[in-house]
Amino acid sequence: MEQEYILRDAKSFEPKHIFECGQCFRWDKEIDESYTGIFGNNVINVKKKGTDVVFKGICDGDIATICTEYFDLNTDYEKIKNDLSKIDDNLKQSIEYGKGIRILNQDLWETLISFIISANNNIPRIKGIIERISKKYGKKIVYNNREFYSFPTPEELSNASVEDLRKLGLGFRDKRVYETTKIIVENKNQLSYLQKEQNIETLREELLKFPGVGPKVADCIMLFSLKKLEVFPIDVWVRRVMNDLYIKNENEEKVSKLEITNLAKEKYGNLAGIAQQYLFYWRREA
DNA sequence: CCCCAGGCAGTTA
DNA sequence: TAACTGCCTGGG
Repeated sequence: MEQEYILRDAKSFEPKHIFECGQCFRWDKEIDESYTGIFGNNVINVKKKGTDVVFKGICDGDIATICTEYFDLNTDYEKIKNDLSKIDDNLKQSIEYGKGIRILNQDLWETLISFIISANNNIPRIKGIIERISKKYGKKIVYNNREFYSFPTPEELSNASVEDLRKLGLGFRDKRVYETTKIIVENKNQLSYLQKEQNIETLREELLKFPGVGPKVADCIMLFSLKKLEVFPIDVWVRRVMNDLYIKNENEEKVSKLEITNLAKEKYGNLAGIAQQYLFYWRREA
């Protein structure tokens, strides 16, 4: 049964900014500039109409509740942007460019696997791999005569062998996804433990134990599915933008990760992760 | 054809 | 602990 929820006079909400700032892989643009995506067992279309946002789709519960949670609608991004804009003109500029960004509340398990797949990979290919995994191991949901596939549960994905994953195009990441899936399936409490743990260093340490999870992937998981807004994932684009704006080293590759981490912490404090999203989106798109 | 793309893991110095 | 290198694959 299709449901609809309209968010009136939405502040800080631009579908393009949200879905193309690098945090998620399962949202696709439609011809009318709206986006359709799947998370959990929900298939939703998001369309900006003037200052309103229209959410439509089939949901595993009440669409308003589900969207409020997933799109983090109770967080005041106007205030966050206002605070961050005061830090410096560089950040202010990037915020104006990506003013509609919001960090989604994504599922921990899906985020864990998705970002293992993201290693040394590009976005179109990451999306393709996740789509094929979901089609083969997830559940089919039909919406508007189109088929969508939920991201497989750990149990569902544990049906895949290393060879199966290789055939789906994971490349050398096949083993990592296989092993991590096995760990989760054999350790039922691991995900809920991670969700409860609030200490960043402890969390990072635990996440790094999964095959395929290094520093960058661990930070993405913490920021995108565990709401740790102070972590500052550093990939090539973030390194680039931080060097261009502040460090200005002629040889960008010489800039150490530690230097960037410290700089981000010093400048952006406990909102560094959100600042990272604005900077990343701005540097990639502009 | 070569090169790279939102890194990780294993090895060496 | 830092530096180095291989890794699947698809697109430019």
